[in-house]
Amino acid sequence: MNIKPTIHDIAKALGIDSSTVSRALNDSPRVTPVTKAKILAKAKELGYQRNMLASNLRKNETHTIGVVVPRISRHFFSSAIQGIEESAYLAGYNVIICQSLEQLEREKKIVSGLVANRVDGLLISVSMETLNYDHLEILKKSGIPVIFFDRHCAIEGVSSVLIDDFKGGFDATNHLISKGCKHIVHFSGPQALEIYKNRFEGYKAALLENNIPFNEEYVISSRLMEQDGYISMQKLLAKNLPIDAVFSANDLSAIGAMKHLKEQKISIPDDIAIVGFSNEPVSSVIEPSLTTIDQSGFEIGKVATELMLEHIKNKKTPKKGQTILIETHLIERNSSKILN
Amino acid sequence: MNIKPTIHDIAKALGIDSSTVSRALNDSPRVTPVTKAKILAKAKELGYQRNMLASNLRKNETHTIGVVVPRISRHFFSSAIQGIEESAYLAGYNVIICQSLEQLEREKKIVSGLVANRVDGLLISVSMETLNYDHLEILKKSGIPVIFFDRHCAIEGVSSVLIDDFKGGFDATNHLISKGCKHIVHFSGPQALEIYKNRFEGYKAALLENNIPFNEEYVISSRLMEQDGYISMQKLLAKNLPIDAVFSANDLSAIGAMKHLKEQKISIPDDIAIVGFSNEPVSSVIEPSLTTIDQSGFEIGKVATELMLEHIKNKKTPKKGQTILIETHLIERNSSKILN
DNA sequence: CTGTTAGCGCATTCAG
DNA sequence: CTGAATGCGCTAACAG
Repeated sequence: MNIKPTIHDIAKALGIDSSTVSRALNDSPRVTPVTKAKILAKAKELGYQRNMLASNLRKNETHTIGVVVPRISRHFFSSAIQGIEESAYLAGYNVIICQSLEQLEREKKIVSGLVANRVDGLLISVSMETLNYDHLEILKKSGIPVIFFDRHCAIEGVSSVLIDDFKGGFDATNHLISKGCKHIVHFSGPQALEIYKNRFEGYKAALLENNIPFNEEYVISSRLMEQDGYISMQKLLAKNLPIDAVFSANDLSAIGAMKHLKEQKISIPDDIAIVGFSNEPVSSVIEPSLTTIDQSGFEIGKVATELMLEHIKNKKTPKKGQTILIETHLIERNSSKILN
Repeated sequence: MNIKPTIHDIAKALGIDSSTVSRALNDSPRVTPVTKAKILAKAKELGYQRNMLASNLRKNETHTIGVVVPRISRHFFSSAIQGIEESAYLAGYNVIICQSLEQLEREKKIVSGLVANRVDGLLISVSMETLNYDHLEILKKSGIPVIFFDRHCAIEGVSSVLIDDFKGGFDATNHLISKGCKHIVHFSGPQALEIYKNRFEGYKAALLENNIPFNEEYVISSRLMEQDGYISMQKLLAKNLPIDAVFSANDLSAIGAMKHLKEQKISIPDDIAIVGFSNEPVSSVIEPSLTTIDQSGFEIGKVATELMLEHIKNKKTPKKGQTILIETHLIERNSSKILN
């Protein structure tokens, strides 16, 4: 049998009308329990399975949310997807996951494909190539609600759910200060990118609040690769400045810095405490003494999805665009060892 | 505008029939180039986008392949997905990725959802809970081709694309032998699982071929956690047997073993060479000296998809079930150091 | 409570 | 080459 039964097949077999079958299958109260039971039995017997294409076409809604991320394999995004799926499934929605692989061309195709398949909403974390976003701007006309998460575009009226990098940087610095550190280095990334700018601002704000003078010499900008952290630490030590701790804008460069300290036989836990924004759980495996700032992808996914579900519900009275910030979470490792 | 234009809208605007529009949009040769151009222009002007729900319903095919994996975040599966997407997109197919999270209940829902959405084929790597597979057996009736990859079920007529664990174990052992090792330990997993059994058989076969006597004392079975590798190595050293190398059935326990060796100040590269089946690229970061056996997820994805596309094409004359084995790939790290 | 009718948007006969 | 008519499978008015 490769012919799939339809509601008509089961209606015919029972000598009733297909509309009654449809109602029964949708558990409408307007069908006698008796006939409903008969219909369900027959449906099971024939191995009936609703054709969602037809159903969705008719109802003009798919109960499906399209999700576009740069890469599913990145820890942050796979946990975000986890959060998205959890919220979506609870609300009876399906999820279609797509990855742009950081390519604008792919992203365009994916978005247009999702629209063609009439997803009810679109959650997207744009690719790094997405500097021009006409393909997303167009969506406003299509009436499909869009929400950005983690990486966003400045489109009027579209909401974003983002990591609170400022607070993350603030908390990290504050944490080190509370441990007694005063001379805190900051490894920063390209200031053109908001995330790095915000983390840097958080760092400065925490120093200010604790009456610790800001010293430019303690800030080192780089591309934050492991190699960069290694070299930065090398340069720092050469300067012979007092250093109590390092707050790195990501984990890779923090790991690089630790590597260099180890090679120089400088005891990390006792002399220098390091905190890094973490991208992968790996970092804590590689460096068990690294305290990390988790970007709670799960939560960002949940929040974005719940916001999306509201948008879908109130489609007629669309909400204004808003920005929701998700707090990061500081995870202390081997904390007892840090600065004793 | 949240009203999406249809072929009728563009037909009306041009004073022609919607069927002509449909043909033009499908690039049918039975439309004058002039009208075709007009239609395409109008389509673009109105921001027309084909409703795939309607199109798919009508054509009774979705050009979409459903993919079910336990977890997208696991390296092996995300690379498999990469391979699947590459092959699928080249052939003009879309892919819907779903994760069962190793839960049978979720897997059942996902499969039935994909079928309801009329995917043209199903690529699945079953969950660990999938011991009963009625929900997959049923698919044979639905006429939707199914192919297992990496993890399979014994269903008559359904093809599988699997890792060649026997050859992987054989190659790993052979590699160590070729480096001059004679006393080779094997960390194995539960023999109830085919993968571990096959890797073990490969190990034995390689010994046999090289006239090295098999010694049961060199085989240690465990659940292959990092902790297990650590303890196994501890026990082994206590036995005071000669050991040249270790072939571990996964990377975790290999890492555990290395850890213990390091703690005991036993030089790994020179004294004991270790090879482990790798699950994550992480392992080579944690232990740069670990030689790993890569399970080439990308290739398994590609091969499974290409087989699937053939199945879809020849739907009327279905192929018999077959099993395709994908070779693993040995990746030497710091190889110059191993056994000098 | 059930049947009749209509149509979602598209692709494909069959006529012209 | 184009138009008219039909139906994919389902749901939702509207009647009864």
